[in-house]
Amino acid sequence: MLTKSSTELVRQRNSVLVLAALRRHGALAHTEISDSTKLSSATISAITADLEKAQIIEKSEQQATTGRGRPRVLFRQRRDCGYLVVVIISSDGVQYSLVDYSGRLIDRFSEERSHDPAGAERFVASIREGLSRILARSKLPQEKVLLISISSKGLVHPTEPALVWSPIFGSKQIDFGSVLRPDWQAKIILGNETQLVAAALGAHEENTRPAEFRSLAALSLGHSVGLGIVRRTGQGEREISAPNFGHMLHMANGGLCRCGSKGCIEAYAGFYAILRMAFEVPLDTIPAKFVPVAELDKIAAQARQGHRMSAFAFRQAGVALGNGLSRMLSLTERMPIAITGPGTRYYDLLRQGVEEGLGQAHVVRMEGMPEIRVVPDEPNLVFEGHLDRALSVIDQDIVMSGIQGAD
Amino acid sequence: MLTKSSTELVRQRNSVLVLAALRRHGALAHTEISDSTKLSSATISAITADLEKAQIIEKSEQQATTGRGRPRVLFRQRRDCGYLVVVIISSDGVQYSLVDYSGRLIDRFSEERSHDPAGAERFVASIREGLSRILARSKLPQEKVLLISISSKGLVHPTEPALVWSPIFGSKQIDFGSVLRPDWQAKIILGNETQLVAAALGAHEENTRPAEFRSLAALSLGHSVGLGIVRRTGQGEREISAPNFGHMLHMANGGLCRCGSKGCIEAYAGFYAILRMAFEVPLDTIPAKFVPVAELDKIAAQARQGHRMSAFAFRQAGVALGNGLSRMLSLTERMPIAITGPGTRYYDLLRQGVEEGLGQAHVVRMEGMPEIRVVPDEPNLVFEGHLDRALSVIDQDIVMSGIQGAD
DNA sequence: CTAAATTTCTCGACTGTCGAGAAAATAATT
DNA sequence: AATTATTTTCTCGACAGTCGAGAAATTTAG
Repeated sequence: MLTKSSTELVRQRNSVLVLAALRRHGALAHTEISDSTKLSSATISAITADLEKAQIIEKSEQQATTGRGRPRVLFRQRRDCGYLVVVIISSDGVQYSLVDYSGRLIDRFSEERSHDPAGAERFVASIREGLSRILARSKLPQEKVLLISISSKGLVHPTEPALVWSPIFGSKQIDFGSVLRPDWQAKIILGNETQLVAAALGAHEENTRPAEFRSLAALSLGHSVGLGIVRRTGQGEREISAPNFGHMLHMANGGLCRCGSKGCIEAYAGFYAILRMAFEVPLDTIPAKFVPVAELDKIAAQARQGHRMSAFAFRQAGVALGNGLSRMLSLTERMPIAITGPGTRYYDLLRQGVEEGLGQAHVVRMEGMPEIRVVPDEPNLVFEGHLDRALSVIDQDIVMSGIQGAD
Repeated sequence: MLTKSSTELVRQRNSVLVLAALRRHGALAHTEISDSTKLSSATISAITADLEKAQIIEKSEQQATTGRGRPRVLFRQRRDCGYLVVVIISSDGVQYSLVDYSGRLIDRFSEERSHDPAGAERFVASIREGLSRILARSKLPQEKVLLISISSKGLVHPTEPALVWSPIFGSKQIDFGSVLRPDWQAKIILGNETQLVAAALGAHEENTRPAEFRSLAALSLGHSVGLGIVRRTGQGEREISAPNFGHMLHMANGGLCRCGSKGCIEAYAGFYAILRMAFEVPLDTIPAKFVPVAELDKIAAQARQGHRMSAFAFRQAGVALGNGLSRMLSLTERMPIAITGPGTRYYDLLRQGVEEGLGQAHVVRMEGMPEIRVVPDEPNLVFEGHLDRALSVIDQDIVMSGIQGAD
């Protein structure tokens, strides 16, 4: 059921457009905003006047006097308009970042994380503390924090900020919304880590070649395996999703996975699975909780020196990934695949298997191999993805909430 | 990149809303449209006046005098506003239907279809003839046909009306757009058959329980295996997609499929595959082009009487379907699955395998079995799906093209 | 024949976008 | 120093659209 349109909605959408242009290009002059959004100069005047009165944007002081004519006056976001807290949960710690409305990092610290799988309550308590701490350090009033953007590996709920399944806590559901809402009036959003990598790569694609970009998948290789998909919708927005790729069935009755099921992709392509295969441990062995990267580096070195079983382990992992990707491509459309995460350092060993696994599917035989890029610096992409998503949510919310001028 | 909004766009969207209400509920009075769309009475007056002037809707003559007060005047679509041709390509023939703007069937006939796989050119020629014929029979001027909506099994191009892969013609691409555009000024759209089944079921769901409906998958079982997915987008529209499910990889290096690849789902769950398995023919045997349903009925009867290999063949087919569905669910979200097509008559034999196949995946163990419904009357659903999709496309196009009053 | 009820239509207020041109502010030129 | 060209920003009136309120229309009930 579509919902009705009104003139006020038009203003909202166009205001978001103006804010998005400012996000993409930095400080812009009146005429530049007009060019970028295709809105008329008069409309830009009206919208910027509103946004300025509401203290969301401000006129920039320094006007780089360019040639003759009346000098431009640049608009930019007011940094103090609101703040964003980014919480990145990784396997060995939690990183808290405070970011202002313009996207500038203000404060950041990390905390160790206990690996006690039973400590879900303690874990969320530590997150609450971490959030209080970053707020206290900033000396900002709490209501200035407009959004808390959390990411983790695992399966996130499609609508609520809740972790449905995670590598550490399993099916013990963690609902950040209900935990944080008593303390915080900020909106809380949760994203899968690889989903945010996809968001960042998608934003980048759309900036560099806006005409071509349709969709893209990010595949993160590490202790666990994650997939994020970003695609452009009919309305021109980017939609990101985080399938349960690591635990998609690779092979019925296959190797035992950390999740308790058999035959998941991760049970062949996760770090622990490669280790298990290389050491010829039976596939129904309960997997190691955690594998030091050094361990895997050693196996990789052996594989590169011709050790059969080590090379085979990587190859099998590649096949599992390739098969899984082929299934993803069967269900969606042809799209480039960006491989990221610590596992990229073994991509030389995985590649052949990936291509073999992809090549076994009808789609790939028909449409050809998808473009595969290796993009190693995952942590940066995760943070960029947070910013991309969170700041546009903030822009939306600010505009939706109705713009009132301050006295 | 989002595009700017304007007041004219508001009118367009709201006009579409009015036409959609008329589609859903039939002839409606001024006040009823207002209730249904939440638009104010004044706006309804303005929009209906425009649409009436443009000869798209008309005031209905018969006013069912209900109680006292000024009698209602009902609006309805003008049947002669435009026409739609529905072309349903099935394995044994092509059905042509002429439908008026209100969705009423005016004329219909079917033609036999040659099974010559080399005859792609002859086939498209026969479609051109069929279209000419249905137009000639109607004695309508050609420009009154606003849309030609074609459906087939196989893989359709995401944006163009072109068949990328089909069971009969394989990878020989058939571009209906380039073939028909010289003759017809009508817009041409192509849909996968199961995609349209999903569209019809989705429309039905949204009519019966509009609040709950999020997404739904239709699985069509027959000589080939098709999947259609319908889901509601953020804007409240329904989006339909047709993945290449039948040729998604079920098992690496598995049975030989009609498509030439190995291990496709269809190579286990297509009719020919069940036959092959039941007769213990080697799995690398080149599959039969066509299996009479009577043949499969015989095997089903044997299976029901306890014949081991026949029962096993159906079970294996079920497992392939279940595994595939579990993979689909891993990549999307939990959704009900409607099973349709001639294969539904064997669902008693398939069920156990389907559930076994589904149960092997982590998603299903975590979220539970998806709801599975058996919906046998596929042909009706396909036609309904055509109407649902095509008429709303026509409504869109009419409104977009700018509404001018007739002299 | 009048009053009540119900629906449709119309008017003025409001919000929004747009094009054109005025106003502002600087650099180049005389 | 004054003038002119140039460029940008701002403002005004026209136009498109929605909405609420109430007028007009038209039927039934009493």
